[in-house]
Amino acid sequence: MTLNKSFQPTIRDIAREAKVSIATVSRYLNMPEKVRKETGERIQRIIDKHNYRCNFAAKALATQRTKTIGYIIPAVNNQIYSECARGVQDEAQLHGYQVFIASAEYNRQREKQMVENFLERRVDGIILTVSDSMGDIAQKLYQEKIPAVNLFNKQGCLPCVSVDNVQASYDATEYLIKLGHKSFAMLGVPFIASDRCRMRYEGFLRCLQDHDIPTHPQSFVQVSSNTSDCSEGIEKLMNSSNPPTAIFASNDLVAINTISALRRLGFEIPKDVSVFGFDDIPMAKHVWPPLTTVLQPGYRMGRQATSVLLDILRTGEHPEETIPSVQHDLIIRESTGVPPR
Amino acid sequence: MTLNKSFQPTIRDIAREAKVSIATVSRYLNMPEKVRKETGERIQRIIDKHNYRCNFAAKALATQRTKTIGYIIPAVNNQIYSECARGVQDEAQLHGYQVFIASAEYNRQREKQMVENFLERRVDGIILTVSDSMGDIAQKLYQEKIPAVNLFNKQGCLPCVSVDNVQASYDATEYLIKLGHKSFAMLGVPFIASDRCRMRYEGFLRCLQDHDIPTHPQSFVQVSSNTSDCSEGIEKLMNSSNPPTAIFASNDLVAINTISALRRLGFEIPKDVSVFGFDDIPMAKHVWPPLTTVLQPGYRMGRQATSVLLDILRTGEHPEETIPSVQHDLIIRESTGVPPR
DNA sequence: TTGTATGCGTTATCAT
DNA sequence: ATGATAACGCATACAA
Repeated sequence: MTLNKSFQPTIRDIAREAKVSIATVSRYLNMPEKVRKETGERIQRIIDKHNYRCNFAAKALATQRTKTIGYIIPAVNNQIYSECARGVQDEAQLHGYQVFIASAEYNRQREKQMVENFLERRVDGIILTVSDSMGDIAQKLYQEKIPAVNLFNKQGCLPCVSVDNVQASYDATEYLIKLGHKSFAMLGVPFIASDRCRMRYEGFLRCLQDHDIPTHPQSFVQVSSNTSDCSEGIEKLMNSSNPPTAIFASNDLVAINTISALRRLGFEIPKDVSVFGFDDIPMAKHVWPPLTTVLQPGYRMGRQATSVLLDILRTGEHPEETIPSVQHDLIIRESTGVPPR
Repeated sequence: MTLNKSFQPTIRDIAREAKVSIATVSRYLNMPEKVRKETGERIQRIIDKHNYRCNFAAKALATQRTKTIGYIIPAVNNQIYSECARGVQDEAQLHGYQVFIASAEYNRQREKQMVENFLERRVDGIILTVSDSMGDIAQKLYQEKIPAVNLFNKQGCLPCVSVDNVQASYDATEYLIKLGHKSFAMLGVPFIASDRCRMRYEGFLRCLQDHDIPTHPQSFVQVSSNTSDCSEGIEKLMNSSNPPTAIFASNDLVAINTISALRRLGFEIPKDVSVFGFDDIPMAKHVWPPLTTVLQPGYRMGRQATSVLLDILRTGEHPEETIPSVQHDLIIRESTGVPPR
């Protein structure tokens, strides 16, 4: 069957058939109370009959507003971001906004491209969770006065909703130290792909230093950001002269892959090696052993970031005060324990 | 800082400053070879200088095309759909299309609302993975001649990219039967929320009947579709007069939650109960025990569905022949085994 | 309460 | 190679 034309009636068609002007139809659509009840009913009948739908592009052009917000996430397949996306969607919808979700797959080029795309589409505001450690994107948006907020990590002058990444990592590391561990490693994605990872490494290092635990260059093992695969990295690490008894992973996905890799190499968790994650994605409690991790309340953070953005859209200005950090929590499960003696 | 105005230059501003007509600017933007090189360079300089960006709404209004496709998924937090979304995005981008992803969270009301929203936005085509067991949505799109394809399960007359859900479930069930199981149950979301689940139940039932295994009303246990939580359901099931030794779950998320619930109740997997999943999400191999499941190649399916849709957009007609089912596979891991004696 | 007319930022069809 | 101008579908200020 051919379907090339798909005729869509316009406001003009409706007006003609209802024997009113297009202004009246428009008025009925946007301020029904301003049109006589009887007239409105007549219009509505025609609308239903022809399945009329307002043309978004025309409306956006006329009103100069799209009622749309753009949301850039690092990866669709990481549950922490989908949790968050749910929050964003729910809060946005509550206020009549639509959300355009785009996944950059940890690629800085794509991030820029998607921001550019959002701007062409004239989204009313943008929520950003990007790598972009230099903060170019954030700065550009700020300069061009595009309403935007950061989520999960702050960049430049944008308002930001996130946990204190440094402190959270510090806390996690300290927990491992108190268990008696003396040899550590952190696994994470390249800093250039995730500034969150850099901050978490900072907290990790700072804590070790505060406890006079020597750090060495190999203490950070880089994994590929898109696959989270870390078999080779882990193998090299565990065969080194000073293999760690505790591993801090930059997020749960990395942690889960780390555990799998370790077990393939014959290590038992947590008897031989403890593994600490970050995020507390829904899946964390289902893997084996259940993952000890840092909780970030993704859904709530998504809602809050959206709420902050909508405030900016409403008031036309950035919030006066910086937003306090979101509360993080250590969720202790079974992937961590005392070190082997 | 206030940011209420954010002035965006138009094609007119560029034209004036470049001392050419807006037609020339437009031409340069869309068919650069049709404008003198020197003029083009001058225009480009002005564009860069002012950060000009084409107004999407205006362009869409003038061209009557949005270069956008809408994609409705049942839930963002299920990795099978995010895998798939990646495929859709990649294929779409390859051909200059953008993707609007919307998650309906297993809610029929929201599904309709999001389709309506897509239509207002005049997306060029729609990819649908919806519950809507009656197929209203699919039928409506078909009638209104909106280019659309189904993904994961067929509805109405739309072309569809999916595995053979009935056959795949049949195969999985048969595998369990051959292991020696005699008492079965299936866990799934309400049929009204997922037609895929209904089809999988059909394959499950048909296989049992073919092997003369009695089925009873309790053989289907319904779990809440949004949380996948099934503690109560499992508890009731295992305390019944004829507790199953094998459980077929309608998807991996349900399977993983089922396993957790069973273990909380003291059952060992697969020693006491075997659990079979559906999807083979990336997480399936990391849970404990690693999940036996039916593989659906999500990423490839996403690409294929998009490719089919783009073909329709290009040719203006639905494909002549029905698309052959995508190959499924049984991935045997450790959550299934012989029944206890 | 309703209608008329203008503008929103592009593309596209003519001219030149 | 470039310019003038009419759509595109809606909102809105102003008139009636």
